[in-house]
Amino acid sequence: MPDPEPPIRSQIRERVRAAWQRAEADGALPALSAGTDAPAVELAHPQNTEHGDLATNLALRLARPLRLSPMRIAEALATALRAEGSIAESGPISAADIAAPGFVNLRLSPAFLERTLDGVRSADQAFGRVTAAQPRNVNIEFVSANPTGPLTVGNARGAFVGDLLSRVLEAGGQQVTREYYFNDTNRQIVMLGASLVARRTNQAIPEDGYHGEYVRELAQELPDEIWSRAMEVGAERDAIIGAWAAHRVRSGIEASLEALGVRFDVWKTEDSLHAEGWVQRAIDRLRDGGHVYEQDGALWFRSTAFGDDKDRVIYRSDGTSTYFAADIGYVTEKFSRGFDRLIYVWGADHHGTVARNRNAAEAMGYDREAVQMLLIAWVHFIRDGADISMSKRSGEFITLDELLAEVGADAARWYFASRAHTTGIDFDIEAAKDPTAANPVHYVRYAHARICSILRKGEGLGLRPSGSLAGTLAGDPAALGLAKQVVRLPEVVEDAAAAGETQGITAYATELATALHAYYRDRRVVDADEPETSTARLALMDAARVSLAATLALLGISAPESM
RNA sequence: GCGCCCGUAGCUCAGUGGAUAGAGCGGAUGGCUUCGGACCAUCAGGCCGGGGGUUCGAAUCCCUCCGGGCGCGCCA
Repeated sequence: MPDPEPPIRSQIRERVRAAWQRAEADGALPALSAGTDAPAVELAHPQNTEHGDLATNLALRLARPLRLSPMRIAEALATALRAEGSIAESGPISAADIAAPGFVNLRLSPAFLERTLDGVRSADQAFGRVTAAQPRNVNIEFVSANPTGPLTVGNARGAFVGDLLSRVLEAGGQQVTREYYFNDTNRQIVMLGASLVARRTNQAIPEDGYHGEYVRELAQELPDEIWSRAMEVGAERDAIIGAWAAHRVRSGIEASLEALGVRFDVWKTEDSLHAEGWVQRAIDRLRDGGHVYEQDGALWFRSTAFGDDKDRVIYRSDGTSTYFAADIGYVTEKFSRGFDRLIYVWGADHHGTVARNRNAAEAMGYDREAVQMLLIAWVHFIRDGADISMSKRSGEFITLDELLAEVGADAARWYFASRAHTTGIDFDIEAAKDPTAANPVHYVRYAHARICSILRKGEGLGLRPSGSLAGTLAGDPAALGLAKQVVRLPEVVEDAAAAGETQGITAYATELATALHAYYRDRRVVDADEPETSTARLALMDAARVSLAATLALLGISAPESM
């Protein structure tokens, strides 16, 4: 696949940069004095349309180092843009205005937009993908819920955020591996086994055992042969039954994620990290560096040497390993696979473990900046104004499957994609399941369906989108307005990938849908008496369809052809 | 007490150095002989938690206070 065309913003940025250089070469602007960092050329979409399609504050940024007034610099930049040929009928810019206190406001030329839209249509499903300035091989680990019970609504946000982030990074040109980590060796599994045994024998479930209805079901499904074997060995009874149950639970978790449209490339178990020697190798490595010591019979990592509050136990005094032991083995294992960036999507309650993990990575010689933890803030699931509590152990919770059955994957995806992961949010179940266009996700999906309907209408009259939009936008503000929204997707993706956030994409999707509806209001697309106009407008519809479909695909949300 | 995150319209949330702070919902008003009215348009609604500072320019950066969440274990 050829490299995608760079976002329009990047193309214009190069023009501005070239104009700046020309202004310097022509003597219109002095050169920056040695040792002064050149300011970046920033381009923004002004909110006020009178300020053009793209605006740069470069003159304002240059005023101080050049000791010139911003307006004078802006004037020189505009003149240089003209001299460069960037402002011309065939150039990308049709006009450059300067405005106080020193902005240069640029307007995109219709011919440039027409060419870009033709490119959008031929890119089709690849539209919106961009090339990364620094391509990375990224490992992103998320969900990683222990196999002690079904996924709950509490796991929903992490699942969607991890999936959405993966999609966005991929579209942004990164190579992404999605990974799920099962803690399958610790005492929670034993507790799960003990809970099953209690259910099976009608005893009281241990206080810190698992009380959910699913435990009763698992106890009933437990094969007699497993039961008999576990009873024979006695001491290992709970562990054996727990292991069986964890295996069953894991299958359910995988099925739930599948239903969400969340897929993983690698499923890793804690057990394998020990068995394959990764934990031991990591500890050896730390020991070689003098980063571990023994005290009170336990093995400690000297985390305080890297700024942590206290040192951290790797092996307890009873010889058992902590989760942290597996964590450091896992870091080693991940880096051994060639990743140069590790992302962990964790619940906010894990924030206390961030420092030790990054510290250990640094101690083992890795770049701590390559190890990033995303802490996902809590979600309050609200129904009729009441908070729905969730606790896997108490057994009072809504499963992820139940949430999905009620509100649907599309609506749930949108809900999480449109909110920053650092912010605690209220998830109103009644609002999310609203099937009408009052729900933004359906408003956008409807726009796509509407376009498809119009295309079908044209098809029925023998009118098909023309091959090129050349010469059809100039003088049509309605078409230009829609076109400018359609072509923005690549830069929206670029920003989202750089920030590791998805809110910008849902915001863009809404704006694009609004632009489509506005165009629909102002222009009749299909008119049997005006075939030439119709085919041109159908071509614009086709470009809008591509952009809407690509945006929704990026979010993992369906784009129906009819609703 | 210490650390991290958060505080923006009635509600749910965007915006993290630029021009008059935005969207959706909710509220008010208006628009269908017309390609899908699941739509569109207009209006009302903000000392951006308070105060101080940095800057030509602050919701955004720094300090401080207030309020909320989460953490501070040889638990996970």
